[in-house]
Amino acid sequence: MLITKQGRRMFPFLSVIVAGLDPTCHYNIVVDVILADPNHWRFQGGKWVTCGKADTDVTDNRVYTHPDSPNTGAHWMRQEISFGKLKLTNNKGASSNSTQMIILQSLHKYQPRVHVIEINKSGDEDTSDPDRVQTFTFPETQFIAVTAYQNTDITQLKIDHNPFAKGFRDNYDKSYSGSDA
Amino acid sequence: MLITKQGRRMFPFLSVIVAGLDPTCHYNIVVDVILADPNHWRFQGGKWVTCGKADTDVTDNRVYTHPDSPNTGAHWMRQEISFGKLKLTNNKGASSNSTQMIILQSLHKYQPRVHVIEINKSGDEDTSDPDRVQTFTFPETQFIAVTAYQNTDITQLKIDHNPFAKGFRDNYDKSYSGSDA
DNA sequence: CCCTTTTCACCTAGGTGGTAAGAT
DNA sequence: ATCTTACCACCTAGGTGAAAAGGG
Repeated sequence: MLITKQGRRMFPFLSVIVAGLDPTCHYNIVVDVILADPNHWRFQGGKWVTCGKADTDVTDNRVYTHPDSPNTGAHWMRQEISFGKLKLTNNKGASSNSTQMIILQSLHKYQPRVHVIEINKSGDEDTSDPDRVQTFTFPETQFIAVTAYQNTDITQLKIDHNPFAKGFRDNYDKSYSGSDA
Repeated sequence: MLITKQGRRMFPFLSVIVAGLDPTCHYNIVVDVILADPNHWRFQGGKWVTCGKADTDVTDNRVYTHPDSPNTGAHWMRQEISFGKLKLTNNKGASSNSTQMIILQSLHKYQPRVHVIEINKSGDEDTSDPDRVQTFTFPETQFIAVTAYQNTDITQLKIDHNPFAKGFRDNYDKSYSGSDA
């Protein structure tokens, strides 16, 4: 996954379906991203290989709160919950920024997690009560953070499916927007 | 103010500064728009004149909740609170739409209001307790809703100040984006 | 040498008033 | 006749990977 100073959207983005909530209760749905393994990685000879230990000194662990939060169980269960605007960055100074971005380190492998947090009566998140937070981890969503693409298969997958990368598609017919349109 | 089926942003938009809130308390800040007078209006001979009674049968009174809501007093007092994305519509079927738009009737005069709503312990708005809702009305924000501009002074004011109308400005230099740029 | 940052052309997405056609 | 709607060119705003420049 590409990370930049200004923040880059995760793509493909996380999208989940939830069930079993209390329709009238209020919840926050948040995503965080944790280290998936203790290694530093590099791309060599067309493959990802480990290369020493991960930098574990930076354990920022920022969370991204879904923009619909807080909301009722009925709202969250009504349709898929997508995180299309979640941004990843390597800029540690982004903490001061009001827009929430998740801070990662390049060439480390990560595991996103989705948390469903029931909001208690006082309006705060009661994270001290384990019954009120449920955490879901999907191993298939793991990725390695990079500042420039290493694996051309990944690059092509993004170009093929991300609407903002349409201009890079091989079969894109530029004549529609061409000189004498 | 222009209203359309798909919704048109109010411009210039409402922007307020609040003080005196409890920094740790949670509040919603919402805007509604009420009839400013009991008349139907028309533009005739270069002036707005009354023309019969207002249609009072449609009292939809939708509210627009500021996207930062709910939030703490500290958040709301930190900077100006702007409603730049509030949309006006004449489409009564917009109720089904999930995006909240305020429904108005063309050729009626309106008065926007700003409400500061303290959220009670249960997380709901306690609108039954008058001490927890404060309403602010600024008479200078009154306007007449239209589906096409009648008063050219208003049109020119919008063109001069709305960034999205830049292309209609007399002094706009098209050579920058011209044929051989 | 390897990784990161900056800049760019090119795209998506959507907010403007003008204009002409449509509706009553 | 008067008001509303649909469509348009033109703009703002910002998300893409490529490529070149920067840094240790």
